[in-house]
Amino acid sequence: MRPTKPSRDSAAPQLAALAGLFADETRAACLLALLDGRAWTAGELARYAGVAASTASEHLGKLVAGGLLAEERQGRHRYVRLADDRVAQLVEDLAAHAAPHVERPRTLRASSAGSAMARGRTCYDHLAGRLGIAITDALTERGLLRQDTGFALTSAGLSWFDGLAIPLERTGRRPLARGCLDWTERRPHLAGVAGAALCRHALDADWCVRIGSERAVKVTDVGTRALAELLGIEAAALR
Amino acid sequence: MRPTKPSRDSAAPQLAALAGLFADETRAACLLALLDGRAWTAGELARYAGVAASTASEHLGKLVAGGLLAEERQGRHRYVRLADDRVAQLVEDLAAHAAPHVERPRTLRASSAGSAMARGRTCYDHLAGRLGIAITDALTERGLLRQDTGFALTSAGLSWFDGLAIPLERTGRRPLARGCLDWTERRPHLAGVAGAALCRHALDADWCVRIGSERAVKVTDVGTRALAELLGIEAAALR
DNA sequence: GGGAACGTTCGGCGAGCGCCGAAGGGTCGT
DNA sequence: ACGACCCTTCGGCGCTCGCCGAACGTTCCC
Repeated sequence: MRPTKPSRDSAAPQLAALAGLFADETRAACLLALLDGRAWTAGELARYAGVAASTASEHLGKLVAGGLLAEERQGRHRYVRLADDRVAQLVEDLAAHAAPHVERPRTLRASSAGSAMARGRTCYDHLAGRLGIAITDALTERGLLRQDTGFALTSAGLSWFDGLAIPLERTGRRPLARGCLDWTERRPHLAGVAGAALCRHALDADWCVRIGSERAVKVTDVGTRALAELLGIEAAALR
Repeated sequence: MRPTKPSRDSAAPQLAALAGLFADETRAACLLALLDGRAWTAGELARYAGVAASTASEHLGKLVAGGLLAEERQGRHRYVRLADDRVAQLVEDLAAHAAPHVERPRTLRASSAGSAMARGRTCYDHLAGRLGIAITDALTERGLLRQDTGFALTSAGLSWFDGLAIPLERTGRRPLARGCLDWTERRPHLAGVAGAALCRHALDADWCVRIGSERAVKVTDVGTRALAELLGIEAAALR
């Protein structure tokens, strides 16, 4: 503790404590990994972050105690995931601010290597990458989404979701639509309740499938046709 | 450094470094103080945070190097302020997430003591507190602002600003309207370009004036009349 | 029931960092 | 020109915290 303890705005210690949870490289790596919206076991995160299991266990304990992660014990496994979408947004905001450098693709080979993530991926519970941008742009062009004064679904947009039988559950305070800054595209894509619902529908209807164990997704032939018919998205925009 | 250096998502170190800037109690106190949107001298912040001048100097050096603060040297003074509105939003987001406890007023006396900030204050460059909430609610009730699908000005809202000769400069990527979570009210108030413009107009037109050296503001008689005429806000809502 | 796998707790080590006071440089007022 | 004021740099102190390996509890599989 500090020797002299001045009376001060009581928010500072709490803010510092919260930020401290993000301020470790290993914990940051875990939080970024968990941005895929799925639950990871403690061991998976330990291997991913490159630390001993005991170290990861301590880190996860702090993150859970701090309310950033939710845990679920199943047998000998400890599954953790981001506590809620507010935490996910916080991680995104910090990460977006921390990476202000737009790395231009060095060569065609380099840009295509490891670009499965750039083509399409999940971002917590919605779609990102060129896929997410293409959908966001198409929704906007067709008058279903407004971006000029902040992200907002139009009434036509609400009807569009309704026509596809995609339910938009207005639960709690989560906004129906919001912009989420895309790392690779440096532009906002659709997030919020509508973004999550659309992502879930896309996975349920096999418009896209997950690749490997990461959060990259691949658009299927079915998905290509559906996106073209419903939103006029050309296949070239997804490549 | 870590002995074993695994190849890892390169975003984690940057995220951890950024969060580390917030993860100190003294630096957090400085950032929160600077949320008033004004420039403070190094000495003022040192006294406010209760640390030696040399300590504060080192902290400010880190915050400036990290891009969170902008500095301006005038004679023997070093003025610092938040680098831009994106930083302000990051501080707000973290602070809002760090203070999830709704402190109920213990007694009437306790709730009125120190409630100048709760009545009205600036939040970086827009208005907050009951004043900010009252304005946000009034704009919404009159159909000038939509909150149902995210914060967005309506066309009537654009006309309203135009009628008052309040310019809304669409500079850069800053959204025209966005919600900013209010600490004391636990509800979002108007921020973004429109929030900043309205706050500036309110101060220019003497609708409200700053109290003391903090960021609290007081609504003047002129302001009370203006808010009643223009937005139908009753004086009782500001008390 | 025995062994393997997963996770946690504990002790201890080392590095990093926040803090201060002293010393010094630059700027302003008289 | 001199002192007062603001800020910065430096050395040093002490605490915190991330890391590991070893030992242990629990769960699952054969």
